[in-house]
Amino acid sequence: MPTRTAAEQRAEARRAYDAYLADCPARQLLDRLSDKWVTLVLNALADGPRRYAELSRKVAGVSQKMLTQTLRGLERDGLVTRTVTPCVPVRVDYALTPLGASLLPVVAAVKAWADGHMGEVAAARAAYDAF
Amino acid sequence: MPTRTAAEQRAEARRAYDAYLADCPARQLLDRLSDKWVTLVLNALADGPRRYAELSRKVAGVSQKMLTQTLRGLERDGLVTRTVTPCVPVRVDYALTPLGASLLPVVAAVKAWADGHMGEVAAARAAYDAF
DNA sequence: CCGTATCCAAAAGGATACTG
DNA sequence: CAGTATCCTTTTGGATACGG
Repeated sequence: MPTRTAAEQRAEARRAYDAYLADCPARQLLDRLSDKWVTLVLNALADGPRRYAELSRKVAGVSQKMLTQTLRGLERDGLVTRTVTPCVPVRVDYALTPLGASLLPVVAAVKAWADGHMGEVAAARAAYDAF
Repeated sequence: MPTRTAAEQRAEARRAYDAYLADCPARQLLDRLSDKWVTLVLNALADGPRRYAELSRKVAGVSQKMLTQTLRGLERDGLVTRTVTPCVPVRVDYALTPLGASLLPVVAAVKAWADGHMGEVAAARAAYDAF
C-alpha cells in the first residue's frame, strides 16, 4: 500500500509554506514583534539608553531569562546596541539603534489602531461570549 | 522564616504586569497579530469572501485545527463574519468585516517597514552570527 | 463539505541556583 | 551588576479519527 497519502501531501505543503515564510520579510518582522517582550523592551528604550537592571524594573514581570533572550535577539537584529563599561561592578547599557528607532512609528501605528478600535473588538467579544 | 521573599515579589510584579496587559489595547492587538496564522488568513480574505476549503488551500500548510481556531478567534473579535448556507453539502463563507478591513492598512504598514528594512536586519544578523 | 474531539510531541517560558 | 545553567510546567500546535 502507498504510504504517500494525505499526510505526505500535508507535509509537503508545510515545507512549501515554511520556505515561503523564510522569504517573507513581513512575516519575519511579525514573528519578532510577536515575541512577548519585544515591544515592551522597545518602548522601555524609546526615550534613551537603559541599564539591564533598569529594564528589569521598567518591563515589569519579565524574568531574567526572557529579558536577556529578548535583548540578545534585538541586538542580533541590529535594533539595539549593547555597551559594556568595564568598571566595578560591570555596567551594561542598552540603546536603540537608528534602525530600532525607525521601528517605533510602526509600533505606534499598531497602537493607534488598537486605541481606536479595541473598544469595538471588546464589544464584539462580549456579544460573542454572551451568546 | 518568612516565605515571602524574592519569589513572592516576582509573582506580585507578574500579577501587576498581567493587569497592565489586560488594560493595554495595543498589547491585546499584538497578541492577536502574533497568532501564527492570523495575518495570513487576513490577507487571504483581503480581496473577497472565501470558503473554508479555499482558505485551507490558500493558506498553505495550515492544519484544520489551526484554521478553525484562527477563524473562530477572528469571528469572536468581530474581524470576520461566518455565513452558513444550509444546502447539501453545507457551504460556509468567511469575509472581512469593515473592522477587519480597517486592520489591513496596519498590516500593510508593518509590511512596508519590513520590505524597507529587513535587508538591514538580515545583514545585522549575518554580521552577528559570523562573529 | 465543514468541522469537532482526542492524543501526543515540541517549544516557550518561569523558578531557582550559581558565576565572574 | 549582569548575566548563565538547569529544571520543570504550561502552552502550542500537528496528526488522526470521527460526526452532522
